[in-house]
Order: sequence, then C-alpha cells, then structure tokens
Amino acid sequence: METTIKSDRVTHSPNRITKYNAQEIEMKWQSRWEADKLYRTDLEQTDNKYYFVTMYPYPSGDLHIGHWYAMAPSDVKARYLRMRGKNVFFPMGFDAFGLPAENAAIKRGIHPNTWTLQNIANMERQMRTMGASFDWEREVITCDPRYYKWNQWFFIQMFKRGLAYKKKQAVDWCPKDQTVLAREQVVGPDRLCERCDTPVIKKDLEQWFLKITAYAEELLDFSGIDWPEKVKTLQTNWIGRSEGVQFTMQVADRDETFDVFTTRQDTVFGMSFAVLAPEHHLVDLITTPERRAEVEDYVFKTRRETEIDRMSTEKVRDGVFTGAYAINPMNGERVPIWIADYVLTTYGTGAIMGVPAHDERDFDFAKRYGLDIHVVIAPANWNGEPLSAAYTEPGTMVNSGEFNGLDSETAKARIADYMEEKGIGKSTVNYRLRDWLISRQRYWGTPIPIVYCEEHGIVPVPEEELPVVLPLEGVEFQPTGLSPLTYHEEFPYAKCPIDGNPARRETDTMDAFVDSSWYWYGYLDPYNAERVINPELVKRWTPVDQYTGGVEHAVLHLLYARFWTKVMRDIGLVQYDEPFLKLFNQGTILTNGMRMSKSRGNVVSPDSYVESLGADTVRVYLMFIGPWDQGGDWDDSGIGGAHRWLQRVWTLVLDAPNGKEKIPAATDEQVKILRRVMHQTIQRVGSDIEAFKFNTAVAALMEFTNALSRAKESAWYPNAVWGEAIRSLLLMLAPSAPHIAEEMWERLGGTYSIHQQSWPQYDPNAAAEEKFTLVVQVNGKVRGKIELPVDVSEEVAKAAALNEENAKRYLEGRTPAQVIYVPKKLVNVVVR
RNA sequence: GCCGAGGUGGCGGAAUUGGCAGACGCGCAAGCCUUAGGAGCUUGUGCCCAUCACAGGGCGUGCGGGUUCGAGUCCCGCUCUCGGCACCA
Repeated sequence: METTIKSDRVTHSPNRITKYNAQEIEMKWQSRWEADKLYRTDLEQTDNKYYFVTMYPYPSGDLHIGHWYAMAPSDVKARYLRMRGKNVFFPMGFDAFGLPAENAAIKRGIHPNTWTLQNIANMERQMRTMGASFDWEREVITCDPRYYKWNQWFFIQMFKRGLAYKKKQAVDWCPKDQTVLAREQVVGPDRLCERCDTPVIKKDLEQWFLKITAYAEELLDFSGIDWPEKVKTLQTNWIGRSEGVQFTMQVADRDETFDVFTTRQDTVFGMSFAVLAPEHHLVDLITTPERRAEVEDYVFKTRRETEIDRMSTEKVRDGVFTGAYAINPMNGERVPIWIADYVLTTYGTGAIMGVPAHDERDFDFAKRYGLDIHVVIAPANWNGEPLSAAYTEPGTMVNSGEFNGLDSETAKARIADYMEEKGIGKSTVNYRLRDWLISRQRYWGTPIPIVYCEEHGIVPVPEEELPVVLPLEGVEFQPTGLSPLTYHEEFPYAKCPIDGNPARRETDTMDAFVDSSWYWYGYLDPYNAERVINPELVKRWTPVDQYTGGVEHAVLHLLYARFWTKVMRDIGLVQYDEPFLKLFNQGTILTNGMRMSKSRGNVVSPDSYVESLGADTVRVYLMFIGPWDQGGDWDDSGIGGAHRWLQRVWTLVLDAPNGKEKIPAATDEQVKILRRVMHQTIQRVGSDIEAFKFNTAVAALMEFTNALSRAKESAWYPNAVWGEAIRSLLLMLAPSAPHIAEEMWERLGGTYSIHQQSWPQYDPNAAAEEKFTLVVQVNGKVRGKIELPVDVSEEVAKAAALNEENAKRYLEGRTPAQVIYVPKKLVNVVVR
C-alpha cells in the first residue's frame, strides 16, 4: 500500500480550473469525431457483431424532445456495447414518404421533395448536436428512387406469388386526407384516421392489398424472439385467431345454401334463427316478395349508415325478416332467415346461426323480435325456467339429441367430428386480421409498378425498367380523391410491357409503411442499383440484435415488418423467420398528457436546453427522469440537477491541488472502501444499462460521484488509487455524456478516444462487503441495528441481536418464543 | 364489455428470491459565501408525537380482508388511472 506517500493535495479551489463550457466542448468533439469517422462501422469485421437499430423518424422538420427521448438512451446503449467489445452497427435514416409533406405542399406551396429534404437536413443537424454515434455513411432516405425502386421490386415479387392482389371491397376512406387507409391505420371506437383524427367512412373501391393473412398463423408464433409481452399480446389480439366449425345451411324450398361459422358448435341445437349480413349475396335471391320492400329499406339504411359519422352509431341490434327459412342440418328444423347489421360481411362467412340462449347478441335480437329461445346447455341447478340473459358458460348438454348429458366442452369436439363425418361442415380457424391495403390516392409515395393493358389486363412493370420514378415536376397537389399522378401530363401514359400498345399506368402510390418494412436491410448496402440486398452482409449482420422504438407501432410497422421478413424468407433472401431478435419499447414524452405533434403545436424543442446547458445535460436528464419504458409528461424542473451533477463531476475530476490546506493520507481501510464502491458501481451501471434501466444507472453514477467527493474531502489518496477511480468514473460516464467525458479524459492525458476504451473491469472480490448491518427486529418491528462481519456465525449474530440495547428493552422479562435469522440481513425475535 | 399496464413523500422516482420503505434527483428550510443572485457550498427534509439528547415511540406503499416471525412485494375481493380492442359469431 502506498498510503505513506506525502500529500500536498487539498480541498477544492474552483477558481483555478477552467469553467465547464458545454457548448464549446460539444462542438469541438462533434467535429473531431465526425472528421475521424469514429462511428463508421466496419461491416466486413463481423466478430462480435451487434446490429442495433432504433426506429427512424419521419422528417417532420424539427427534432423534438420526444425524438431525443427515443434516440439518446439508444445511443447510450450502443456506446456502452462498443466499450464492451461489440462491433456495433448503429445506423440512422428517414421515413421520408408520407402525407405531411404533401399537406405542406398544399398549404404552403412548397414541393414535398423540397420540404422533406430541407427537414432532413435540419434534423440531421439537430441529431449531430445530440452527439449520437450514428453511422451516417449508411443513411437511408426512403423517398430516394434508389431506395423505393426496391419497394417496387418487392411488390412485383409478391404480385408474382399472389401475395399482392387487387380487389374491390368496402374500404376505409379518410375524407380529409382523401385517401384509403389500412385497417391498422383506423384507430379507436370512433374509427379515426391515424394521421388527422378525422372519422373515416366506408367506400367501395378497387385497391391493392398485400396478403398478410397468408401468414396469420405464423405471425402468432413469437418463439425465438425476445419481445415485450405487451406487443406480443397486442399482435395476438389483432390477429384474433378463433377455432370453430364452418357448416352449410340449406335454404328451405330453394336451391340455395349458405355457410355459417361458429366457435360454439356445442350450441347448434339451440339455433332458432339465422342471420345474414345485409350485404350478403343471397339476400336479394331469397327475400320473399312480401318482405322485399322492408328488406331493401334496411339494406339501404345500413349502407347509408356506414357512410355517416360512426360516432352517432348506437349499438341497437335491429334487423328484418327475409321471409325465407333455412334448415338446421343437425336436427332438420326450419329457422327464419333474418338480416341484421350486427353480422359483418368482413368476418367469417358473413352469416351466423342465431342461438339466443347462449349468445348475448342473439339473445338481445331474439328478445327484440320475439324469436324462440331454446336452452341447450344447462347452467348448474337449472330446472327449466326461462333465462333472463344469455348463458355463455360451459354446462351440461340438453335438448341436443345424442349429445345430451355431455359437458359442453366435450360436446364441442364431438359435434365438430360429427359434422365432418356427415359432411355437414368442417373444423375451421378464422382470423380477424385483414389483408394489408397499401394503395394510397396521394402523390408522395412509391408508385405502384403496374400497367393496365386493354388486352392483357394487369401487367407488372418489368424489373429491368424499375424504378417507376415519381415525377417531381408537373404535379398538382390538390387532393381530389384520385392520386394527383392521375392528372400528370405524362405519368399515366405507358406502354403495355407485353404488346407495346398504349396502356394506363397505375397512379396510386404505396402506403409509407411499405418503406419501413425492410429499411434495416437497406442500411447494410444503401441505394445499391444492382440488387435489393447484399446477401453476404445480410447473412452476417441480420437479424437485428436489438430494435428500439415506440409501442404505438405494435400492430402497424412491427407487424408489417415481421410479415415482410417472412416473405423475404420465402423468396429466398433470408434464412430466418423474424427480423428483430430483441425489442424494447421506450415510453412517450407527452405535453399536458398529449402526444407531441407539430399539428397540435405542443412540441418541446431540445435546442434551447442544448444551448444553455448542453447536450450532455439533456441526455443525462432524459435518462434520469424515470424508467425508459414509461415516458411521461415533459417537466424540465429537474434538468438543473442533471447539469449540476456534471458540473460537480467536472470540478471533482479537474480540480488541481494548490498546496494550502493539508489533509490526512487515506488509510488502507479508506482505500479499500473507495475501491469497493468503485467496483460496486461498475457492476450496477453495467447491469442497469444492459437492462435499459438508464435512470438507476445515472443514479448509481451520482452516488459514486458523491462518494468520491466525500472521500476527497476527508483524505488524500495515492495517485494510482485515485486515478483509477476517476478514470472509471469517466469511462462509465462516457456513453451517457460523451462530450464532457471525452474532454475530461483528454485533460487527464487519456488516449483518444475515450469512446474507444474498454468498459472498466468489474472485480467481484473488490466489490464484496466485509461488514453488513444486521437489523434487529422484535415481533417484526425494527428495534436496532448492529454492524457485523459478513462471515458472522448464526449463533454470534443471534446473541448480538438479543444483546442489542434497544431491543433488550422490548424483551425485558420475556423469553423469546422464536428467533429467526436471515444471513446477512436480520434477526427477528418473536415474543408473546 | 374484453385484454394489458399501473396506484409508493410536496414532485419525478428507488427497493434480487417476501427481510432496514423512500436510493438518486427536484422542490422546500436553515446556515455559509457574495456588492448582488433565479449562481455556488454545507446541513436538514415521509407524516405525527416526544425530546437537552442523531433517546425514543406511533402511523405509513389506492381500499378491505388473508397467508407469514416478517408483505410495497404473495393470495382473495374491491376501487381508481392510463393504454389497446370493440357487435369478430
């Protein structure tokens, strides 16, 4: 030990050191790192590769505090992993197609391309002020033809495989944005447009879909990926798998049949009516002349209702009788066929069996129209009285022919088998998931590479002619309900790739979620003209090791991305099933409980904080305010605390001795304690960052700073010991506050760059405590505390506890009934 | 209605397998320093009682029960907040 070395070290003298000037330091290091290409990843070097992606932003114009909240902690983790020896690839790009650009064009007369590129330039500048370690050389901007060319290529591959198809159906239309939307982009019970909160309406339109439903079953399988339960649940519910049977019903006295789907085949003997969706094709055919007027009125009414504001829709279950009857295939009974809008065309077969006794909706409907209610599953202790509500629980089968007496769960399986045997129906799985509608009647997106020929119909553009370039000139942006490209002078006029005759080009563009479905493959080989992906790099670097982003994309981007990768697998581009091995969802920063958005005008800019306090302070504060996955309302009242801490670190590290006041040399014990705290901190900070617990990682660093300050005031430490502690502090600070850490590192004579150093080595022996505080409880209440060596025996600990002054007062005259000993924790003395 | 997450000081939030509740920070208070400070430093700070005493005591993690030597943590029943879904047969 070197504790005998004389000290001339003294308490601090803040006047002697340079003031912490965040702006100056940050600008200096940002340009240095950039000049030195510090964060350019060597993709050829794949030992210890780690592909870390954080969701790329939409270039709305300004990087707000919410972007920082998403990106800065990701950057911290990327930096940390590099120090742990990983070859981290941490790219960034822009989700550059989409509506806001076009809306800006309409509102302010600026071209969407200009608007987008200006915004990107500004946001890149802002991201640099954050000090993020993105590899900008692999940037991808999705509105670049060299990128969206491959969207078109993918589309054609899917078209060839039947995974992209065009179909006319009732789709969701946003009247404000004048375009259709995917089912996933219609939110909440009021069915609002995801972008502009306008209630959507239904329109019958011919649109392009991607057949995501072909992967429904596979998308339910999350094995092999480490994703938050929440996202898995959201996706699972969204896909909405249900098992049941589909069986055929004969229309009485007619040569027509229709299929129904049910998950409750055990209740089939209780059917007392059948219901078709008003849009069902049979409605017109089977309606009897005397019912026709009423039926047509109802059909007209429902069609109108879907087009008016859905908010006013009350869930009244009404419908009308068609006059026709159907035969229950299980017992030959005739049941009336009704139509009602509570039956949806878009799910199952668009027709149901009505079993009022065992389905709430059917019960309401039957009550309203005086239809029969047959109980076929007896509740416990039921003795034949009418039900006051539908009984939907399992029970004993009654009035069900040969299935009587079985419990309904068993009967479910038996009846399914029976139906299969008799050819009545078959076991079926239904999903709520719909195919992904990707057509958009807007300009700023990837043109769909299709040509319509009078002779040959729908013809894909040959791959060698890609990209179909989105024209930048000669476009009127006013939305008309048709794509602005429709009115372009040249764009719509094409030649049929087969016969060369004049043909019409598809003028709709693709949903921007197509762009984001594969962009991380693009980073590995941006804008390659020859091939969609670089197979070598994709093989070596993907799947992505860690993905971070907001949970709002759970059933949008994150579902589409999984689908896309599975398609890529089936095309032979990748050899695995899932794009992102690990996912972490950070929370959202709100203002007054509301999401930040430019349109709401409630965005908080980090720029003024960066200017006055520095990027390092903002980064640290964002990490510190709470658990990363929690988010919360923006409140800057504590940001001064983060700044003060960095200031204290600055002083602690750089304060030079001035030789005036002597303080004692540290004892062996003090040195040991200092090193112990250091190693405990190394352990804590590392495991916290690993677990994305940035708030407690910062807290641990603050505690370490406090411990060092106290140590420095009370004793002089030998250079080796003190230097090691300070260096560890800086190394651990480096991912969180990269600029100030680099500056102090340089001033201490450290090798450039601190960001290329290794994370300090954790030594469990050095971290181990020698003593612990034994808590002495009497009847479970804390009555005293004793310091004891960690290896104390149970007997000694118990004896010490029983002898503790304050505890003794509670034990006076009484014999302990029981003495509980928890090693290294406590002794609880139980008295009666 | 269904599914999911969550209720801890004045505030943001800490708390392996049940074992010192309130780490860290904000705010607040007192003191120091300063020509001044919305700067900096030191100390204190869950609530209540008590006290010369950093003697002590009572209460305390949304509410009500339970299990246990011991519960923020486990179990049962409520309640409130937030997020998602919403006639899915």
